[in-house]
Amino acid sequence: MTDAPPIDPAFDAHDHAACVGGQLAAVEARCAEAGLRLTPVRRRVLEILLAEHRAVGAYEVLARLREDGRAAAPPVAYRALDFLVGHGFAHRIERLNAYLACGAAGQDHAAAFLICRDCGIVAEARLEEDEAGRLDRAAAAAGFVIEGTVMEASGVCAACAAR
Amino acid sequence: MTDAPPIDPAFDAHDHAACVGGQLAAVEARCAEAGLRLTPVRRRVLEILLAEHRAVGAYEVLARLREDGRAAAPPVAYRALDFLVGHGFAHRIERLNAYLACGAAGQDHAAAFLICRDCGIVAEARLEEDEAGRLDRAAAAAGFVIEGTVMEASGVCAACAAR
DNA sequence: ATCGCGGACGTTATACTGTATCAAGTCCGG
DNA sequence: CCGGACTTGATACAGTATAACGTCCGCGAT
Repeated sequence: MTDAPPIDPAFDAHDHAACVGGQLAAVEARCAEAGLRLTPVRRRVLEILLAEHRAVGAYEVLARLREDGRAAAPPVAYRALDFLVGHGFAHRIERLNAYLACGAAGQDHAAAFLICRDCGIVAEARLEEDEAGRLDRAAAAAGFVIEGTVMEASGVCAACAAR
Repeated sequence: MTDAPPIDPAFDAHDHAACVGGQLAAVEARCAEAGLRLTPVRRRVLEILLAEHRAVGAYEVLARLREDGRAAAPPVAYRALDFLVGHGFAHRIERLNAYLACGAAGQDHAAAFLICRDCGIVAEARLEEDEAGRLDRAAAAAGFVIEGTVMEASGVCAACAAR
C-alpha cells in the first residue's frame, strides 16, 4: 500500500489570504481555459466558500449575498453552487447538506472529507485512482457501474481534541 | 489485497419474505438481549424499511404509518428512525436523506452503499476493519480521530443498465 | 399500593433545505 | 442588428428536520 493521501491544511495555521487568492486564481484560469463564465454571482459565492474551511449552507451563502446588497432568492444561490460543484470548484458535503470550496480547483479528482464535529472545519483529502479499490471491485463483480463515490468521515480534529 | 466485500442481494431476485423475516427476527433477538424496547411504532417502521431495498424518506415512512390508521406527526417517524439507526438496525443514506434497513442487524460494522440512480435500489456492502485504510492513516497522521465514516457510491445497477 | 422517575409517544409549531416555473435581462456569434 | 442560449430575478411551493411541551405507561423503591 502507498502512503496516506495528502490532506488540506484546513486544520492548521496557514496563510489564509494566500490560500484564498491561489484558489481564486486557479478557478479563473480554469474558466478562461474552458470557456466557462465565472459571473459576478458565481465568483462571489466562491469567495464566500473560500473564506472558510467549513462547509457553508446554501442559506448562509444566500444571507451573505444579501449583505452585499444584492437581491437574492434561494435559486440564485443554488444555481451558483451547482455551477461550482458541477465543474469541480466546490464539493457538496452530504452529511451536512452544505458546501465546501475545493482545494484542488477543477482537477478531476476523487476526494474524502474529514469533518470535525466540534469546530466544524472540513479538510479535503485527495484520493488516488483506486482508493475505493475494494468497493469498486465488488461493484464491478455485481455489474454495478459506479459514477461517483462520496467518502465522509466525522470526528474530532487535533486542535479540538486538545481542548 | 483481499477479495471484494460481500454485497447484499438487493439487486438480485431473492426470497424477500425470508429476507424480511430473518432480519426482523434478528432485531427482536438483539433487542431482547440488550434490553432495548422494540415498541410497536419502532417495529412497524422497521417493517416498512425492510419491505423495500430502497432508501425510504422519513415522510414516506410517516405516510405508511398513517395508512395503518395511526395518528402520526413527523417526530414520531424521526424518533423511531433515530432509534433504529442508533442501534445499528438501519442506516441513513446521506445522499438521499433517507433510510435503509440494515442487512446485518445490530452487528457493529462499517458499510458502504451502492445506490442505483435509476431504480433506486440500495445495496449494502459490509467492509472489513481497515477498509478505509488510507483515509484512516491520513487522519491519524493529522491527529484527527474518526468516529464514523460514510461511503456511498451512486451509479447504475446491472438490471437497469441492461434495459 | 403508590409515589416518583425515566422513557416513549402525541401534538403543534416552526426552521431548514431544495425545486418548479416563469419573466426579464445579458452576452455573443452570425 | 438580430436571434438564440445562457444567466439572473422572483414567487411559490415541496421535502426534510427539530424544538418544545404535555401525557401516558411501566417499573422499581419506599
